[in-house]
Amino acid sequence: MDTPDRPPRAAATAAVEMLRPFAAPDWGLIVLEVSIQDSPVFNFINSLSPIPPPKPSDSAHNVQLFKSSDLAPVSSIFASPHVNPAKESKLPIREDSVQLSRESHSPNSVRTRTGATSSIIRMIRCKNIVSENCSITCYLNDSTSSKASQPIQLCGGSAESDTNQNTDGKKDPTTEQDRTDIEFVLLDQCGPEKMDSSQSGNNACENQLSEQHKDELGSFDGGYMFAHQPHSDMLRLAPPFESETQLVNETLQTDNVYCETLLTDGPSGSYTQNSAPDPHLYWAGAVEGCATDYTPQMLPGACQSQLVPNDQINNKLNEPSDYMPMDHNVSSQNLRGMRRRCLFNEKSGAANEGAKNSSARHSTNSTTPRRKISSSDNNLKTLRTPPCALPGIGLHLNALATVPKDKMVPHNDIQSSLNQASNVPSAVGSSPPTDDPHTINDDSSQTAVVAYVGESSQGSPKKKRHKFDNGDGTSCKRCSCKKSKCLKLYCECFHAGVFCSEPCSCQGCLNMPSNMETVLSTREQIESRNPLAFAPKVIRTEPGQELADDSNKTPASSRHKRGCNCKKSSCLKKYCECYQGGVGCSVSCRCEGCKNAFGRREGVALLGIEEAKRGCEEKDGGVKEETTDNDKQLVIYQDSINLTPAESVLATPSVVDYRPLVALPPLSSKKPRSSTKLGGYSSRLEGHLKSDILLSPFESYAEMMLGDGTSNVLKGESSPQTSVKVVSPNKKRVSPPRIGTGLSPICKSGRKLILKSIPSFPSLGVDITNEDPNTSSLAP
DNA sequence: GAGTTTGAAACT
DNA sequence: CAGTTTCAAACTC
Repeated sequence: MDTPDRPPRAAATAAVEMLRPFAAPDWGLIVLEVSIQDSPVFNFINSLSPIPPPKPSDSAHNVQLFKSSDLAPVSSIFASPHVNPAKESKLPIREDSVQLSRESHSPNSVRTRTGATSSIIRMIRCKNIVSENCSITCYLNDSTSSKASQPIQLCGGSAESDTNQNTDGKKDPTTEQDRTDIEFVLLDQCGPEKMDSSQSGNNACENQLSEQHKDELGSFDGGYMFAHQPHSDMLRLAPPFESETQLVNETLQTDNVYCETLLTDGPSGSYTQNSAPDPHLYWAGAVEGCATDYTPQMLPGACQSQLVPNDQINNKLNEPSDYMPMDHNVSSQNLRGMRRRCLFNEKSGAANEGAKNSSARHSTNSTTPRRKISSSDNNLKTLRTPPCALPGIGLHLNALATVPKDKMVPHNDIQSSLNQASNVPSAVGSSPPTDDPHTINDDSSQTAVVAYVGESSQGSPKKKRHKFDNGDGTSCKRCSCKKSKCLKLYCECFHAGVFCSEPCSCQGCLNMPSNMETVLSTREQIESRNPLAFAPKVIRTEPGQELADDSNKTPASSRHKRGCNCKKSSCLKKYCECYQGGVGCSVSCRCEGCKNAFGRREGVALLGIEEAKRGCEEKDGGVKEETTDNDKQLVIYQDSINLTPAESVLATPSVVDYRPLVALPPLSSKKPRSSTKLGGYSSRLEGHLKSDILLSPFESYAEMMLGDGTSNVLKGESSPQTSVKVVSPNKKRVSPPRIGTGLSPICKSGRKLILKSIPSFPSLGVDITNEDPNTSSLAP
């Protein structure tokens, strides 16, 4: 055992004994001891009456499942060398904890935990993601006591409450009365039986995840962990994914499958929720709320009484103290994260069953000793998760939030669709760099999600177009940096706020989860120099529009953040950021010979004389076009006039937006189009947005990086984008979303999300749209 | 795929 | 702040 310094206590011992039947002879129960000893639950255990031995059937079952031979090396789980010890100490910081009702998390979820106490989940922002990686569930059900089940989740197992069991009517007769169960859900290792095809899919997914996140454990900050409700019977370290199915023993098999990958995959926590799953995001926190979105049914049952082979555990525990904090909190957090991860895997994994390489991957991972993450870039890169591995779950979640209710499909459907998406690299995950790297496209993310959802429900294939663009701007940009180490704005990934991943061809990359601190510090540095450095180069306003379809869309009103400085490209090539972003040049541009198809700078009637002069010069090339453009611009201009002062300001940082809406050239073909990026100013902003809606780690990340004060600027109250007028393709003005609209909750949230997400210019007005109660509630 | 062009980012 | 250098994407072949 690795916890020599902590002599096992009686309770712990009892628990261990209870679990022993499930474990292979050589397995250690260290996990239990480690996790429980100092936890409040420990006291419960002590006070509890003797624990009845596990059911024979279960034990037998488990034993079979968990043959040590079948177990994949789990050492990797805790092995992350990248864990930052310093961060670990920070763990359970309950700052700004957010309480989320379960309902809020999963409005659609069929099942919600009935336990009154359990209904509220407190999300704690913690600096160390490691904590989230694993969850251990320990249920202390004492029927005799008035208390409902007192589950302690040590591992992402099923957290069943008595009520749930009753509901299912699948209670184990033996346990119904006088039930004093301690269900320790430890890292589950699936036995051979469980290794069915579906499982393989999961495994594959898990493997991917593990690889991706091995690095990340230590690096991610801003994760959230659930704290246990002060008055709650339940100490919930893991997100509440209770599903009826989980409760049932029958589900164990499936559950086992579900959890199985956890061990194999390793520590990387399931960044189940939105961004978390996406290795590329800096803000990797998992959002509990998101997790809840998954329907219980969909979720694999909890892994009950699943033990992790000792060696595996030992391996994890044996990890250098730096990486493997023995702290109870830490361990529990880790476990929790794992659980979440399982959840995630479960989802994606199920979908991924047929995924290519899944089997191969799984086998490889399980059979081969865990790869240590080496400092070398190459190794790191190999470990990087392909973007496709975790197709932007966050996005999905986000999308879900934003998707109008009418478009919402049952969780099953959604999940399947999501899974589908995950399966299709092109769809979300592994995609080539976003079409528009410079625009932050929250919408796109939404789009992606929506598309999936829609796909299932509506059959719209649209999303698959942008292979590597998940649309939210969070996908890997596939940079190829050589000297910047991906820590400068030169690096698109860095600029976009995402970690480099496999698709990248960068050298000496430091933009990885393992270097989170470096990345953050660098970002801060850059931001200190230029607050808008990470702002999207192009600010786009209307997210929703573009979701529909690219082809007819005129570019949403958007504007280049700073204006280009093109000289030779005439703003007709992607060298021009304006052009690249699918927006016309504005007054703020200093380009020479602007011929931007999206709108020339000189076209602006309002331009100063100098501009006019320059325009004359430029006209040589195409007076004709200009005229056309001007007309168009005029139209737009009028629209902008209608804007409120604030809106106007927001709409055109540079003054007035003259962009010709109609003329947009080949925009449709251009990337930006498909996804409407709300244009947060920066990735941070984006993060805020997401965080607001989903409670994603983004928030924490943003806070982390910027500090509340700093972030506030961007958070800002109003986002120009929001105020920015969106012109529909038809030139119809799109009215900005209003607070209190009659939209369905989801719709609202989506809208709100967008609005909120819209980062405001530092000095710009107030956020018009943040009204959604739900959103607000979610927002920390 | 290698080399060139380009303009932003970084540096001084 | 302006000029220069560095950098990586975009582009060309």
